[in-house]
Amino acid sequence: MAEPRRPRAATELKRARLLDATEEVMLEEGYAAVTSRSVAARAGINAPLVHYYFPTIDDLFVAVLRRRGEQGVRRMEQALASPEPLRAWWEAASDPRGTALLVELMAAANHREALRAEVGEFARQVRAMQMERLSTLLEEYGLDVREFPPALIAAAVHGLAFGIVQDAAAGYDTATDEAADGMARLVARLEERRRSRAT
Amino acid sequence: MAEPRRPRAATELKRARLLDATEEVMLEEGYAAVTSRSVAARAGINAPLVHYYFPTIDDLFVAVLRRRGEQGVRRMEQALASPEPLRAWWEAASDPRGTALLVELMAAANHREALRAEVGEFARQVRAMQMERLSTLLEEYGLDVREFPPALIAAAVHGLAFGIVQDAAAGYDTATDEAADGMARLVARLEERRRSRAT
DNA sequence: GTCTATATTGAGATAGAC
DNA sequence: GTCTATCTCAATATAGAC
Repeated sequence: MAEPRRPRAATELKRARLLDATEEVMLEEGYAAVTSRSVAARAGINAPLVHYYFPTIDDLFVAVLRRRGEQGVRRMEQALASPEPLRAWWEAASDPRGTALLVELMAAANHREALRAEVGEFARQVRAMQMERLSTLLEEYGLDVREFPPALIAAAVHGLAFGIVQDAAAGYDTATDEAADGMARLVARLEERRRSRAT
Repeated sequence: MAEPRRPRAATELKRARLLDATEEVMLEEGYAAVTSRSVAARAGINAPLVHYYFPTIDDLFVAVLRRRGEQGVRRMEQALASPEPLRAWWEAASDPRGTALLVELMAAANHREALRAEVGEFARQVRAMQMERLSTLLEEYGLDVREFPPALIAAAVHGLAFGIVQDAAAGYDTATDEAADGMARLVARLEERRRSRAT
């Protein structure tokens, strides 16, 4: 009785290598440089074989996005559940590689429907987790919910981290060190306050 | 005595039309879709003529960036000098079209040296203006400079506006309305406080 | 300044042998 | 699953007539 074919180990490995290669091309040359040829060369396989694993280039982008997105969700879950949630959140949001990929995926998603939908799913999921957590957390940090609604705080943390990391990576030198220092101290003060408020 | 050739009126007009067309293509299809053909078609001229005005596609990008960047600098200058500087700044930073173009230019600039340098110039210039203004403004708003360094405030306003506008434009629905409302109220409270503090 | 024609390069994708 | 060979299309850019 013939069993349904299972992909061989080598197959999954090659798929992963293709995703890695795609991320590298995106980071080094931008999403527009992702072609079956460029990705294949970097993964050490033949160009037409890319289409065997990912029929279209869009499929490849979506696969990259899913893998990253799921990582991001897991990481944010852990951060929000950690002993110092705000600090962990800030660190997770400040990941340079994730931010650089986000720039590319964001730009690409603005003009590719399949990607746009997928980015939206992850963005909503992460934001919902953050706001849910903030609903009890804000008080612990001694912040007034009416003055600082969860949606505002979440957007601020995200936007601040994104801007600082992107400017730093590009070398725009817009006082990113000062801003990062200022945020680190603000986070430290808030964590301190929460600690001293806990029974 | 032969005078140095001056471009005819029609020439400058066509240049401007090409820049407009380029912005449109970037907004609708992304920076990667900017080609001599796509831009020429939208501007109603022949493709090879694009190369007469802008020898390379990079030159075209740089010209678009300069025009937008100079607009942005002027607008920020006016905002910071207005009667309600923080509100005007927030409104300028929340411009949807400017933000959408910034996404494209940022992504493109990460992999094109000529663009990267140019974006950096404008980013530094704007950030310096903001920080200079904040050095006296923060006190007027009743904010402690040590708690909220100018670089942090500037990065926060920028990042917040960018994130909210981008998510809203893409339709990611990450509670952007709530965040925007929260920020509007925060700005209103601060402007109110500044007014009541003024002699 | 504006056009037609074209050189050159590389893209996505598929056919079909192995 | 993996390869070679190839189709088709479109890109940047230039040459050269007008």
